[in-house]
Parts: sequence; structure tokens; C-alpha cells
Amino acid sequence: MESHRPLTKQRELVYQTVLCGKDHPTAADILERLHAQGHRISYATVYNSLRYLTENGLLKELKVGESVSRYDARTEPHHHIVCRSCGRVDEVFTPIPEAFVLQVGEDTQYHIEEMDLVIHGLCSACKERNRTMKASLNS
Amino acid sequence: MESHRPLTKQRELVYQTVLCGKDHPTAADILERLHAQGHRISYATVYNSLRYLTENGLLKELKVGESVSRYDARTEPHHHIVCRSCGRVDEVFTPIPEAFVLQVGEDTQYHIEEMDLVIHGLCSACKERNRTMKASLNS
DNA sequence: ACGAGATTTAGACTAAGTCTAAATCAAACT
DNA sequence: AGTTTGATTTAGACTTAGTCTAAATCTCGT
Repeated sequence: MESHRPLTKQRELVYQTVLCGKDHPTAADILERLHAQGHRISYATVYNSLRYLTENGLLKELKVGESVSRYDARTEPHHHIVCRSCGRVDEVFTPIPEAFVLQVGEDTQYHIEEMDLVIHGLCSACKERNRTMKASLNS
Repeated sequence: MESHRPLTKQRELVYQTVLCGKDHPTAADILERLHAQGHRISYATVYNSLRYLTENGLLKELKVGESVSRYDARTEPHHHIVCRSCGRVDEVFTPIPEAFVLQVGEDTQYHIEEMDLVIHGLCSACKERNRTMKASLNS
């Protein structure tokens, strides 16, 4: 009769870790942070909890081209942008134009359900660092 | 003095396999197909060749949310769409509107270099299959 | 034909994640 | 309050995808 327990202690811990870490932690990050805080939680439980939380819409799994999964507590539809220099991952809330989505549906004859967009580039800090480095080379 | 050899026999084999297979084969697919054709080539060489070919712009590496890399011989900029029911992967040549890209650059203050878009949905065959299945349930 | 450097090979190794079976827990009965 | 029952957690074995290493092989220029 599907009587899952709601948020167990461990699931709560994993959820809070993703929520508080303002980055997009991997399973290994989460395990490490919890252990550092003195919590006793196993490898498998972190994975199980992440799956549970993702399936229940509390978290979103996120792949930005590496082989690991990252997790995001922002569940509203949005995209991600990765700095190719420092690796930071930021949220992008600029919505994809509806007209583009319709056009893709027409061009492919697919029923479109989800657009998964990962943008790559240079963040403003790394842009700046590049600029000043170049300037000092020219002097 | 950087005198790499051009397309060796093995690299050529790997390249042809991606080119001919109209799907988007994984390294394991490629190895299997070459062995099936009676070629003697090792595991590592397939990976080395794929890296070489990708770095030299003959192939593009492609991740569609699974943990494996797939390879694509179409190197013009384009996107991919994955059927969540049968798993087929198709090319999408509809271009992302320039205005959207500019807007993202402004919103994020990143210098944007690449847009990596993977779309998920139902292909026309699976849509159709669903439709007829539903119809027969209603009868 | 020879030497130098690049490429290929087999197999050990790594990283990320899943699976399994036993142990533990927490809510519901009695 | 003690027991039962099903869900959850745990440790560790296992799987999958891919990298690394050192030895063997190949190819080109002489």
C-alpha cells in the first residue's frame, strides 16, 4: 500500500546539504560535507536519497558534460552555464523563446517534453583575469 | 617537432564506423562493429582514435544524459533530440535565435562560446504507437 | 636497412554509481 | 509496553565507462 516514509533523517541531511551549498554538489561532495560535519551516513544512502529526492521533485539532477551528476535545489525550469576556465556553474533564467520550441517540434515531428540546455563560456571574473594578463604581456 | 601521422589505418576504421553507422555509436558499439567485421583493434585504440578524431574536428563527442559518450560525424553546429520511449537520437538543425544568445550573455555577464542543447520528447513513431494503443483500450 | 618517434596493444587501474543481503528503524498492532 | 512488519540504511561486492602504463610495433626519413 505504498506507505513510504516521508523525509527520513538521512534524506533531510542530503537535501539540506544541496540546499545550503550554493554550488551544485556531486554525490561525493555531499558525502564529504556530511562526514566533515560529523554525520554518519553511508555512500549508498547518499545515492538512494538523491534518487528519492529527485524522483519526488525536491532536487534536479544536472549533467554539465562531465561524467558525474550534480544536484540542484532550484527546481523551476532553468538552464546552466559553465565557465570553461574556473569550472563554476551558474543558473540561467533567460527563457528559451517559445517560437523556437514550436519550430523544433515542427522540424523534427517529435512531441517535445524538455529542453536541456548547458552553455559553455567564460565567466566575468575569468574574462577580467584574461584581460589584465594580456595587458601586462603587452607592457 | 609535432610530426603526427595523419589518418592511420585504425583511426580511419573508427572514423568510417561512425560515418556509416547512421546512429550515434558509443565506443563500445564501434569496437563491437569492427570486431564483427573481422578487424583486429584494441579497446584502448578505439578510445585513442576517438579522442584524436574529436580533437581534430572530424567527429563531435555527444552526451545525451546517459553516462556514455556517443560520437557524431556531423560536425556542423546542431542539436540533438532523444526519444524517451525508444531511445533514438536525431539531429536538429533549427538554429537557436541569436537574440536569445545575446540576452543570456547580458543576463549572465559570461562570454558565451557554445550552446549545448539536448531535447527530450517522443519521436513520431512512438507518438503514433501511443495513439493506437490508447484507441484500442477505449474500444 | 636503420634509428627515432609516433602509434597500438593488453591489461591493470580509476571513478561513478548500482546491487545485494543483512542489520536497523519506526509506525502500527495487540 | 512489546512485537510485528515493511521500509530504510549499511557495508561491501560488483558493473560500466574510460584512462594509464609500459612493452611491442609500425612508419618515415635517411
